[in-house]
Amino acid sequence: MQFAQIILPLNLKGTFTYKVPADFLDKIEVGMRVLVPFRGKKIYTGIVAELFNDFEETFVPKEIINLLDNQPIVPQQQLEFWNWLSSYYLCNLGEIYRLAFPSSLKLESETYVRLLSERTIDWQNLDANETYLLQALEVRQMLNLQEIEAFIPKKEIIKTINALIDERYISVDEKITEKYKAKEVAYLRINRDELNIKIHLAEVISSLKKAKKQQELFLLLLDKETENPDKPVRKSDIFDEGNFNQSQVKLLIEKKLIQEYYLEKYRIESYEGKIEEIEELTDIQKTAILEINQAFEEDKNVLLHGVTSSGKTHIYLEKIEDCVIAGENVLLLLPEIALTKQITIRLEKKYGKKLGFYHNKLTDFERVEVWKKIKNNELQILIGTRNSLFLPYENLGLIIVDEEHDSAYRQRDQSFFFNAKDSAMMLAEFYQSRLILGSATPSLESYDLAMKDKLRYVVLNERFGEVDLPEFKIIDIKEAQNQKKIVGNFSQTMIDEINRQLEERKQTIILHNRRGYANVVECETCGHVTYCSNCDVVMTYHKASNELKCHYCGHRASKPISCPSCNSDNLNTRGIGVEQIEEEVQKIFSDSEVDRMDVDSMRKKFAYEKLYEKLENGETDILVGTQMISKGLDFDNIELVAIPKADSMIHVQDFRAEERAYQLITQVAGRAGRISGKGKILIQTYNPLHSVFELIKNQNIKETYQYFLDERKKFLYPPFVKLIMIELKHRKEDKVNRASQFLGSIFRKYIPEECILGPEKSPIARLNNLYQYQVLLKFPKNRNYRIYKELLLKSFDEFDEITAYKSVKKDVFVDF
DNA sequence: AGCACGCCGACT
DNA sequence: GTCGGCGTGCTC
Repeated sequence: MQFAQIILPLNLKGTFTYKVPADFLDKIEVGMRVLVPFRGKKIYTGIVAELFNDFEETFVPKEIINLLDNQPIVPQQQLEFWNWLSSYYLCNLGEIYRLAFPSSLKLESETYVRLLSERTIDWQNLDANETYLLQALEVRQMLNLQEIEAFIPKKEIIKTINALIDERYISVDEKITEKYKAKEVAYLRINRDELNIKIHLAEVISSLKKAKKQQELFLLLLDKETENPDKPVRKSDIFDEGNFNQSQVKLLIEKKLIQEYYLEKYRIESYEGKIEEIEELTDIQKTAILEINQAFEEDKNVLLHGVTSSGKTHIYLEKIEDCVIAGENVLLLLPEIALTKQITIRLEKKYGKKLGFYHNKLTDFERVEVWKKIKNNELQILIGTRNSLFLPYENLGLIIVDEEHDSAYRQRDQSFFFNAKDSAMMLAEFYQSRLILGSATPSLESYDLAMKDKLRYVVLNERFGEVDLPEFKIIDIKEAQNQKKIVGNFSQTMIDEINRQLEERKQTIILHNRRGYANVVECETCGHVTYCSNCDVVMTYHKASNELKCHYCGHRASKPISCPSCNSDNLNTRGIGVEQIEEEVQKIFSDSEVDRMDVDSMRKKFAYEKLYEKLENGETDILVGTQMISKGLDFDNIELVAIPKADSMIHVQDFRAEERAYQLITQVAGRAGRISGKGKILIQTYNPLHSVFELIKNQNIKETYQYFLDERKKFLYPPFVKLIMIELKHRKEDKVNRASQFLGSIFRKYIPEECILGPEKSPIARLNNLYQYQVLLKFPKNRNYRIYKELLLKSFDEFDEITAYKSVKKDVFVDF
């Protein structure tokens, strides 16, 4: 095994070939980390992807500098998973590696400068920056670029360093620094090396008779050690008891009677409370379990379609327990970690320290710790967001994807686009483990797979405790307007119903899925509206903070007092946001406590916790909110959900809009009447006959999904075609425009016309100062897909040959 | 991706 | 005249 293919943490195609030095020949394995030089002096941590002997020397490979692991850190299954992701989502392995690893595990060399002693410095001929740098180096012989940035402007650093190198005053080098430091905790113990307790004990104690506190402390330590010889005594625990202080400890250490030592501690506090058993299942749940077991026996994965509050969690807990008993580990994926309290609490109570969390709110060091625990097989269950797909599991037996329809699984954050739900299905395959997708409102794609028995369809169609499902009522706003039975955005019917709830001391949820106070601030005189300076998007008015915000790039501006264009103060707002609904509700139900839950109101620290408590204590009468309120709010006292402007949800230019509206409404509806079964949902609309509202009202799952599937089939959307979107971005509009035209023409050379839509401007033509164009491809879902994908790759290669378009950023969204 | 090399506009 | 802009090319 003379050579190795190495994955580098760079967004570059393919892997790189390095020579394995003789010392590592018998140690190196696929999946280990290595240090390799890349491009001059720079050093990266790479992953061994492949080892082989024969190599046609078309170039001279460099040597691996060092081996960082004694055993593979990336399991074989993960490497297979990476390869699959790379070929399926058309992204580079390097991008995946970057996303998968906490950055502390990917050491990179750092450039630093060092003072050369061979020349005496001629201070007269130096400019100010050069003088600063040399002076600094006389104090601290080595400085890295960041440290230099503190006293030399960024732009001048390179110039200064180059000048000093030319003068042979300094040299530049690369150095690897260990970033991860395990947190260490201090412990105390009797110094048994120095004294033989049995012989000297009396002597020691009497020697301390003038220092009562020290004597006491020594005896306490002795007690603790005798009582529980294997339990280390934490220094902080001694202090916590309040009797002792640092100086007594110090003196005892000086007398060599006790010792202080350090142990590595995991930064993440884990549950230390009592461990509880889970409750008994209902008959319906038991049947579902049997069905799941049957499916698993047949090597089938499961779609668990459980109506809201049917107790999907119970099923999860049961299957998790089965898996743990079998000695295998479990991954529970959640769309977001923050809003899912109850399931985590229950698991914590049952599994205590065997449970781990992994999500984007952890610090990098915390991530490394979870990583290590998984690697050492110290965790039986991991609860995490999409990134936890990449942890180095060894014996994964079960993956559960909760709320599998949730769009958080298909988000595009910093890295490439991938669908965590679909990826989880592949990961399960590589690990030969089981998979359960769970939702009250499964995605159409999953439902379709279930109907074809590619996933076993298991239904829980009854609420826990045989509680009735909520009742839906559609209110025609036009009719209410005609009869003048309307106040603002609220029909009299809705107001009456909310009042009834208030009288009965029940809580009400009002859903309005649009942030801010008003969509647009418009000048009535000249029609001027304020656009974001970075994006082609109108700015939303937020009354609470009295400013305009761009919901895409986060740009903020103060609200204009008069029109910036014609100076008229005849400004008006259009498009109702959740803040305005809250204001209205406040006015109509002036005696009640109204709260709002949206991204903006939840930004403050503990805002969520505070609101949660208010709701739990029944202080909040009416909760107004965006889609956020559909998640994790399980309170017994909520009976009414009101949706005053439901139309806004279906009038979105997106083929998933109706599906999402259905899911959102059904999910919010699930908050109502969880215990009493008297849940009621009021939906106000101008289109009471719209199919989506009809379907929601009828609550016929089969009919609903059939309708959606028919629509998708009619307009050629997933799951009937493979959808791939290519987005091109550049600072200059004409450049992206030309690039996208060119890409379109290449596609048309190889791919049938009917599969190609565009190129055209993206719905948001400019985002963060980048102009965006997109091409949409609809490929058949049969065996031909492979051929089409080949043609797509060929087209990309041809496109990439044009160097002028290299600066155009190309993003590929497969199954977006 | 990042980093160096190389050719054109706004400044001492 | 230079400095620094970013277009282009390359990395085992």
